[in-house]
Order: sequence, then C-alpha cells, then structure tokens
Amino acid sequence: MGSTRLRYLRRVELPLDTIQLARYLIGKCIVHETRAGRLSGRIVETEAYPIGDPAAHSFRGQTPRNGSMFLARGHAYVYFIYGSSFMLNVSSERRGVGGGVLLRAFEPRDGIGVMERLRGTTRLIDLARGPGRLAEALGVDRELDGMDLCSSGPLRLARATEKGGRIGRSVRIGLTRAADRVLRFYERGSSFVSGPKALRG
DNA sequence: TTGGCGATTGGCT
DNA sequence: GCCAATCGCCAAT
Repeated sequence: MGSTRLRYLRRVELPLDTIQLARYLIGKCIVHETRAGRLSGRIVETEAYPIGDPAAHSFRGQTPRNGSMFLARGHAYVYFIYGSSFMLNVSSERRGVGGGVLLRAFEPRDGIGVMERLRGTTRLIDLARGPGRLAEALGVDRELDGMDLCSSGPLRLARATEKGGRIGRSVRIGLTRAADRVLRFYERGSSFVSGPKALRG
C-alpha cells in the first residue's frame, strides 16, 4: 500500500494540450505524501479549461490568483471557491500560456483512513466524489498552489497499475459561461464519478 | 472601497 | 431536487 513503488509521470509524458491532458489523466493516480502517510487515488473524472475558453480563470489574462495556470504543464493550480472548497487543477499548456485541468473525482487508494478523517465521513463513495471533496480528502489547500507535480515534491502524478474502463465525455458541471462545451471526461460506469446519473453512464 | 458572483457542498424537503 | 452558507477575487466605482 503506502510502500508501493510508484511509477511517477514525467512532464514529457503529459500531452501538451489541455483537452488531451484532461482525457489522458483519467485512470492515472494523484499522490500526496503527507506526515500522516501516503494519500492517493485513481482519477476518474476531469474537466478541461483550455486556451480561449470564457469559463477558464485564465481567460482574462494572468492575475495573482491564477498565476499557476500559466506555469508549464504539470503544476498544481489550487484555488478557493464558494467560501468553502479548494479545487485542485493541473496546469496544461506551455509556460506563459494559461490552461488547466480540474480534477473532479478519484477512486481512493492509499490512506483511506486518513482521508475519512479529513473528510469527516466513512462513506468511501463520498470521499472524493466532487472537486471540493477530492481536495479535502487529499489534504490539498492553497499551500500547494504552484507545486510542480513532475518533480520530487509531496504531490505527484503516477501511473495506475491496472487498466481503466472506457472513457465518457460530457458538458462540464456547474458553469454558466461556455456551458455547452463538451470538455468533461470520466470513466464510464464508475460509482466514484460525480454529477447527475445522466452524466455518469 | 465595494458589491456581485462563483469550476460546491451538505442538509433539508 | 432545492437552497442557503460562505469568502476571496476583481471589475467598477
């Protein structure tokens, strides 16, 4: 479990395109090495916020908040929203260009006991089903904003050991702008995916 | 300096 | 399924 040797993803392995990266990350693992041990999960749902997308925080240019979206692909962009939740994204373009992939749900792997404590529930299905829950279960907050996920830091991306299921595609969840764009990816049939039933099959 | 609003969640009906 | 809570950001004042 927590001692498993992981095959971390290198930056050159990440597709240099937001939408391709969003699809590529389905079935990969996100790993956080914490003082309490290794927390990890297999990503089953993502959303792309590509170049020129009016719904992307990077759309109106770089600001103090969204600076991490302009780092080379494979860096963490963490922000706080609705006064309650942190969101974990992976920057997705070349340095100086804004883009990101929101991690919306994962299937818990390592450190489930710690995740249960961080989330305040023992319901496995609810540990990381939804972007705010995912960040909370992983112990991710603003301190990790800007971290390189492709270097020897505490937060990394890794290859999963088993083969994933088929990948579905849908509109993104919770948006008002560009709400018709089909930029959400998920593992079909997974009960760890968030959103209404119609967007999980 | 201010106010409208958001890539959500949890609790209640 | 619906809705309030909550607060940082930023465009406009």
